[in-house]
Amino acid sequence: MSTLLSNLTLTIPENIYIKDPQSSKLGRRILEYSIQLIKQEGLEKFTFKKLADEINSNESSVYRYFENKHMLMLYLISWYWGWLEYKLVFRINNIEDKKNALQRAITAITETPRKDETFGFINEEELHHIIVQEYSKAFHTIDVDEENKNGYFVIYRRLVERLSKIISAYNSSYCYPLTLANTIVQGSLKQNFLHQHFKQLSDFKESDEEPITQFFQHLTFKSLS
Amino acid sequence: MSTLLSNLTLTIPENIYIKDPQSSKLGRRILEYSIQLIKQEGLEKFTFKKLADEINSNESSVYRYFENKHMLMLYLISWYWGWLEYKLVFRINNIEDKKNALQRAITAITETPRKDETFGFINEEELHHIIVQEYSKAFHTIDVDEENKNGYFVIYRRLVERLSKIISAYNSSYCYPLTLANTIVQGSLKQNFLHQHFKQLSDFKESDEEPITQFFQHLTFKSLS
DNA sequence: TTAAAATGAAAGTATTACTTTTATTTTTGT
DNA sequence: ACAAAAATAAAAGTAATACTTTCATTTTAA
Repeated sequence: MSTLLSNLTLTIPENIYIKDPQSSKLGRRILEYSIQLIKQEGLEKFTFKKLADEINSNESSVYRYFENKHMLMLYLISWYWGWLEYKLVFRINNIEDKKNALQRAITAITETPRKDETFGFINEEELHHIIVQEYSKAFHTIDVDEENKNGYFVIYRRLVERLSKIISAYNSSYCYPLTLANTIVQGSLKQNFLHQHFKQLSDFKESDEEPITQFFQHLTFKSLS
Repeated sequence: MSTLLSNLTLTIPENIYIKDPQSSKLGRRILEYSIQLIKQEGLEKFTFKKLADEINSNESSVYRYFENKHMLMLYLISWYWGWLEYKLVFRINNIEDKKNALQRAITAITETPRKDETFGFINEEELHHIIVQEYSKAFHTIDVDEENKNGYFVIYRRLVERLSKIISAYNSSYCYPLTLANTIVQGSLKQNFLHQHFKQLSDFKESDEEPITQFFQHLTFKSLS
């Protein structure tokens, strides 16, 4: 997968950034190392100053790409949803059987990313890690409604709509395709978090393979039966 | 319900606060008005300075109750889970039928709080609102593991464990009682948020009554069938 | 090769998230 | 009712953050 994808770039809504970080070397370093640093420090303790020091650049240069760290986070989140959307489309391409397509869709969205899935210069495994930890902070702001109007969440919306259509294709009489799609996408992130930090509240054993995927497969197909 | 409950106080883990806010008039004002202010300003723009001004008190006095706004938020969140736990226990008390008990449990947890459910001086409707908007910020910190060790999330854990036992009582062969319980508790908050801010991604009509409860009833009973 | 664009260095500002000190008020025990 | 203790208020101080600005230097592209 990696060789094929290394020539592709995901399109991120333009108003999220000031200058396209994919268009320059410095921009790409900002993306690459921001993921590392956010993972290390957590979003609240992450600053553009620290990032600039890390990449031997300057605070003011980072500010020429993103208005602030919230916008950078929205960029990374959009990238993540875009990547999931790509995986989803790629995996169900040419699959006629609706049940099989839905199974593959759920797997694409809920599985744990592997090291070798690198799409360009982004480390998807690390990105998944920071999305699990931090994504809801970027969603749950006082300005969601305005930011939604600005189109900052279009990729997320497209992903959920796509998944809901696959659900409806399998069972057209189901009343909650969008709600279930949201539950799968966001719920799998939440379960990742719980599995990492609240082991007491997990049903999974160490030996289970992709238990979160299994749970959402079971949940979905039971709901649609 | 309100008259009965006005004599009860919820017990919040001691190390969350410096001085028990339920023990003094100022403390109770801090709780009451912090909910209002967080709702109005959002958690990031909420400060102890603003809160102190609002209640005609002083910044330094607020700091004698809580170490910082994160701890205050953990207090409010614990209160919310404690209140849900209380509702849950109260509603299924004396109900023998396992299916009926589970139905009631899901309703207690996922329904929209009403104005008249006031437990003491806390406005539960407003509290629910800020929990929907802000709760994940208090969970998703770099220090979760330590805070979990400190017992800051015991009430949440107790709530989820209780619900998972009700699930298992109804169907003892189900493999994911804890995962499903987490999905119901946290998923219903997420769906509230989506319903408020991402109408495009909602299946519900304005005329639907408690659609989120209906969704989780359907999801749960299908999963357990 | 020269003008334009991008980047870097350094200093500046307003706000935040506290802390400290000291004064005043309230509560409590006798 | 009164003294001692506890709680609260006022005010000033500090370190860090989240930027912004200005100007110098480097890189890139016609």
